[in-house]
Amino acid sequence: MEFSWPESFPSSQIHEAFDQELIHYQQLSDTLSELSCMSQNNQGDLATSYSGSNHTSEMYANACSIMGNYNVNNVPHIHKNTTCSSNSIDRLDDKNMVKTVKPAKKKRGCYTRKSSWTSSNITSWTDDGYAWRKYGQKEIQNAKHKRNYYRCIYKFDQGCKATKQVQKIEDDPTNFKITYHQYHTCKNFLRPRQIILDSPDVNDTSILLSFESNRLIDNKKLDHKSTPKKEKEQQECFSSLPLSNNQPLRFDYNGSHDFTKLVPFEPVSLTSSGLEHDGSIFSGVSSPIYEIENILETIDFNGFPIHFPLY
DNA sequence: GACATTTGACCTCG
DNA sequence: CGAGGTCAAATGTC
Repeated sequence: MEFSWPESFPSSQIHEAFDQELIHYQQLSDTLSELSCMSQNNQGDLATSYSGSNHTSEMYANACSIMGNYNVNNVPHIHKNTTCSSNSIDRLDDKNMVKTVKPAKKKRGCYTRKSSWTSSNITSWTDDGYAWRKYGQKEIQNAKHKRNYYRCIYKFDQGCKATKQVQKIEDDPTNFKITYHQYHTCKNFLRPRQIILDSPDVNDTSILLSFESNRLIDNKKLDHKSTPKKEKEQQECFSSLPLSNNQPLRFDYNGSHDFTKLVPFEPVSLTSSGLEHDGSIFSGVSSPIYEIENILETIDFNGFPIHFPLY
């Protein structure tokens, strides 16, 4: 089932915001393209040459977000070949997706450790549109709270490798760190993301179209010595952005090489795979506005813009 | 009974 | 060898 915007969102506003974002991205991409040529000539680093690239990243991510949130077929200006996330890729592949054979049971504990990159999107920490099954919980050193491990429930049905880790942030009990590994290859979505508007003004689309950073970017933290391996991981990282077909993305760069997000604790309606909070089960209704306004993310875009598809 | 969660065991990697 | 990640039997829930 495809996600559709709620009727309360005027399509004209969505179009307008989308167009503006893409125009901004286009402008920055052009600049970036020029600088890229300069960079090649000078053997310089793109990030060094153009400190605003992270803004481009943000623009691009936001545009992609909207794309992911909006039926691309309804947006005539979109370059449909644009690959911004695995979400779009997955959807393109959906038709050709063949049910994967359930893998033979391995010997207990036999597994290969995953690469360290992660990806994230903005979600309620329990409800991101996918069905997760908890498969483990671990005490983490120097962490007050246990880390919970979840995998896609279609892991065996469809061989979906998506997993996520949820850990409460000790010094900020209202925030959770959610780290995604791999991306969904399953074609089953729990349900479209519900958007609940708390704002009395239903025409206010700011919750979905806000492109402001949550924090200032510190260029001093830029690591200009990105290794090819790091670049590859980051490229994979981006190409594997999950999939929330209806959740906005917001990215902040803070110079670290983590690709994680912090989400505030917000009581949500729980499915059978609900989480515990200090041993207590919470129930209630999620508030996307609250989530988005309080979201904190750290994403490393170092060396990332060169992978952007340029128009 | 089917499915989800818990939890100790086991494995890999640094 | 310890930390972190996963497995799978046991247990819980509907």
